[in-house]
Amino acid sequence: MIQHTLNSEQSRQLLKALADPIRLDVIHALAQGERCVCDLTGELNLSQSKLSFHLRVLREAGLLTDRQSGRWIYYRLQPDALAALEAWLAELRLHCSQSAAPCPS
Amino acid sequence: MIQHTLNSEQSRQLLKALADPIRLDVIHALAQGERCVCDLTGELNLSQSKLSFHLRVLREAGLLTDRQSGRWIYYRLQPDALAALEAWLAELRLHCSQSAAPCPS
DNA sequence: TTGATCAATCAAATTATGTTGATCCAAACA
DNA sequence: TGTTTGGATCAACATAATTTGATTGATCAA
Repeated sequence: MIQHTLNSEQSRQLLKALADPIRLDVIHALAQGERCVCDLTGELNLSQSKLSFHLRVLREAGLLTDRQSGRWIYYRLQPDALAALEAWLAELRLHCSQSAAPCPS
Repeated sequence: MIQHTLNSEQSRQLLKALADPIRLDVIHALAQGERCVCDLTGELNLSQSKLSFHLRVLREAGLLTDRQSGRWIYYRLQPDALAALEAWLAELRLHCSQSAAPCPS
């Protein structure tokens, strides 16, 4: 996630990854800082494979990064991805208030 | 969409509504300004009921408003909804860089 | 080594979303 | 009025996403 202006497909991927209640719980937990998977299962009361599935969706969308330390894996939010989405949203607002020409046109 | 800080459910609704390729096409079209439904079907090459379905999803999420004039209905983007989502994303970034305490904790 | 633990992955079952074509309603115009 | 047109809605079907439980691979401790 290097660019500053997302294309339609990239933003859709980010939005889709975020648009799920469990993944939003994960996002909110990670918004307070990095967390180990073993802590997240308990904190969010999720089965191991379920959490792993959702972490993968978020990671593949570019919203999370992970690092391994021993047998534990730590996840954290990727602020650049959030910032890119913010910029994409901001662009949409710029010209949207223009009224339509009356139909039939 | 009056508040400035979205709760989890509100942001999920907005994100879910945006996370679809057809609805993103609609959003991009409306980012240039208000449009009549009759124009959108042609512009986006969508069947009437398909477009109507997606417009409803976006409208119910609070992303679009509509107005009727004669038999035509005009849709436009609701910039407040986009701004609210931007603010929600911005908050997530604030504290996310904190490292986790090493496990076992 | 061996056994235990953390986490990813897989296939099968379930659930949620999107599509299609038909029908309905309201506004406009003859 | 009767007819046409723009658009919403509905039910049946098709497709996509999520959940579950089992299995696997890697790391660590005994």
